[in-house]
Amino acid sequence: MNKRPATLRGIAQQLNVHVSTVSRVLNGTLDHAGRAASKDTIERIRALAASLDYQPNTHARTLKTRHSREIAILVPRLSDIVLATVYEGIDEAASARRYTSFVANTLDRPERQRELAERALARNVEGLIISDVHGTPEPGFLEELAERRVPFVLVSRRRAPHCSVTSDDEMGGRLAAEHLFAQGHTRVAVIAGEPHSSNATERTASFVEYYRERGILIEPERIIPGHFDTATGFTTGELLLAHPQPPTAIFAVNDFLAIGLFGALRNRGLEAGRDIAVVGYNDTPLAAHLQLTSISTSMHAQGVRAVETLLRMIAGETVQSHRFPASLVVRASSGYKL
Amino acid sequence: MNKRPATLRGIAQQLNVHVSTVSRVLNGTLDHAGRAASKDTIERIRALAASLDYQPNTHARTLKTRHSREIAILVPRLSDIVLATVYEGIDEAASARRYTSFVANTLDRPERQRELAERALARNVEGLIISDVHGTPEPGFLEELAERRVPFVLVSRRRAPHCSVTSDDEMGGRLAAEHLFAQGHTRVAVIAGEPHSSNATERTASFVEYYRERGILIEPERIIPGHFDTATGFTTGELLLAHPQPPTAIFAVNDFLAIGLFGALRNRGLEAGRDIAVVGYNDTPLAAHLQLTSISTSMHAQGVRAVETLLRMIAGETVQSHRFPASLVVRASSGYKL
DNA sequence: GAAATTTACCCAAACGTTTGGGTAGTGTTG
DNA sequence: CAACACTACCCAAACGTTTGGGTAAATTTC
Repeated sequence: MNKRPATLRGIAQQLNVHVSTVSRVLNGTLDHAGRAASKDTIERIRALAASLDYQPNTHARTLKTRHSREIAILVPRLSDIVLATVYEGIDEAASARRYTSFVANTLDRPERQRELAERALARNVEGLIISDVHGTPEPGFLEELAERRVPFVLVSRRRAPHCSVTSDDEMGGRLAAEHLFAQGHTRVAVIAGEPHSSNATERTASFVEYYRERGILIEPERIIPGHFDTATGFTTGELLLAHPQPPTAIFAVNDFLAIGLFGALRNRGLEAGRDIAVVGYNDTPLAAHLQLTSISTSMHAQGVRAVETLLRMIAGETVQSHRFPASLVVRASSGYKL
Repeated sequence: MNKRPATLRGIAQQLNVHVSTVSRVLNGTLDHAGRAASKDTIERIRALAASLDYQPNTHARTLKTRHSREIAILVPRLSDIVLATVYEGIDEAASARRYTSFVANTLDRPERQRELAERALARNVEGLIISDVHGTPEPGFLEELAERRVPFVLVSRRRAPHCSVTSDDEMGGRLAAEHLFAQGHTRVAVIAGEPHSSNATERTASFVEYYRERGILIEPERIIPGHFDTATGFTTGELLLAHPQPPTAIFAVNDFLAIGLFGALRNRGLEAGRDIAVVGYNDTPLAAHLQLTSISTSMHAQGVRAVETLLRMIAGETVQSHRFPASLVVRASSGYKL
């Protein structure tokens, strides 16, 4: 980066006009009534700016206007394909509105969440999109943010009074249950995911509830929480299958859990769809090619919507939470019928 | 965001000292010889700053110092777990050095790459980390950046004279070949990935070369390029398996391709490791649980190293490209011996 | 042709920092 | 006690914008 980039002042000097004139012209601020400059001057300014490849200095502008056009995204980890896909939606929508977004990996650790959020706020971001929401009952960081009137919207997971954009996880859990129940499965198990994550608990709860309504109680030892990764899917699978009366169907609240479970099945010479029914969640691209029945959540759309909502919130409008409907995608893995 | 945050000036006024004094004290700029302020004043300033939770305004600072402590990352897409993992390393390293990083998805499209890079540069980022490098022969954007003396380092893929941090893909391809050859496979195929991506072509080329050195020529119709996703793995697998003399082993230059291939195998009632040998690439977490033999590339470490290299480059040091060695992780999928 | 309005600008302060250069007062040296 | 060096500060300009408020000159209106 050798030479300094063009500035308003530079342009103004070369053209013998005042910097404020240049500013107004270039910002298209025709100032309530076209009192910016003469047609001719406007032309000259525009031409010079273009030829110099003038780019306004974001920092100077932010300093002055107190609008950074930046938003920050807090995510447990980006190597989770679900959040990465949500983030793609966010990035796309933000960038289309000429906002810059930055992500921070919080690793789902509250103290990192706080630290990274503060760092972002110190940068004057206009708002936050937060996906690493924890389901603890006592008030925490989110409540503090709300109190400080920092605009934020939750995505993927939700938490009581705060604005969120999610997929309807209750619906998703119900769809999974409905599907398995319809095939005659009554001895079912759930790989239930992170207990602090609303999406996992809602999926699990509504699945369990569906069965309960039909008089079938899923025993607690068949509902096993854990992380959202393949390793957990594997070990949990091992555990469930070791039961003297193993389940005939398993609902994994996340595709990665299901994939780990596939490993455990293989170890026992079992195959999903032939010897046991398996339903995953999120319908990631992998699911299709592993023949995994899954629940489709609009990940990309959630991201887009979260940005739209946040920007409206920043603009001072009142906004509401949104839940995208979930839908069932049936594939071979749940083909096994009783 | 109700009230304005604390500023240097505010602190200075409350304490009846000059703003420059506060600045020096808070920056620890003991200014060559401790001529900042008296012990007592220093204490008072520090205390007030802490109690007001003073955070320096990044934009003002950047404006003045012309150092933004920001870097931008250009990535084809973040929902690719490989790049997402590299990015985790980047984020971690950058954040540890108090740099802010932001990612942009270029979707592997050159015009987006250019646009997003320019946008980042307009924000005064100090450097770029670029992973969506294209292998076209004619000079392009990278050469232009180099000419403009913008500091940047490539990651994951490389391109001739530019500084890059990669995994040794030639080594990886060789390891895969060595492994399959040792088990007696001579009729082998390659799912070769993106032709414009150096990592794919290098993996493929050195694999082919290993066989060639041993007198075995892999026919062109058994080396099939494509994208890096499961869908491509699936269709390519279908194609390869439909051959009258299907290969006894397949090297997929990416785990996702291998997973797609698994789908094609299943469709034919085949199983990797029993009826055909399969080797993937990158050793993503999925590989372990799908029993997929793969080549481990230090994705996270690449990210970290890329940041270190970039920052040294920014500091004006001369830096060199780095290749991390690849290593073979043997699992069941390649167990099938001739 | 005087008054009112519009046009095409300019002026200056401000946003929150950083930094090279003072300077008054105190302490030390010879 | 003059010369000198510290100490502990202050001063002011600058970074590149934005924006509320001018004001001469040109044009329109009556």
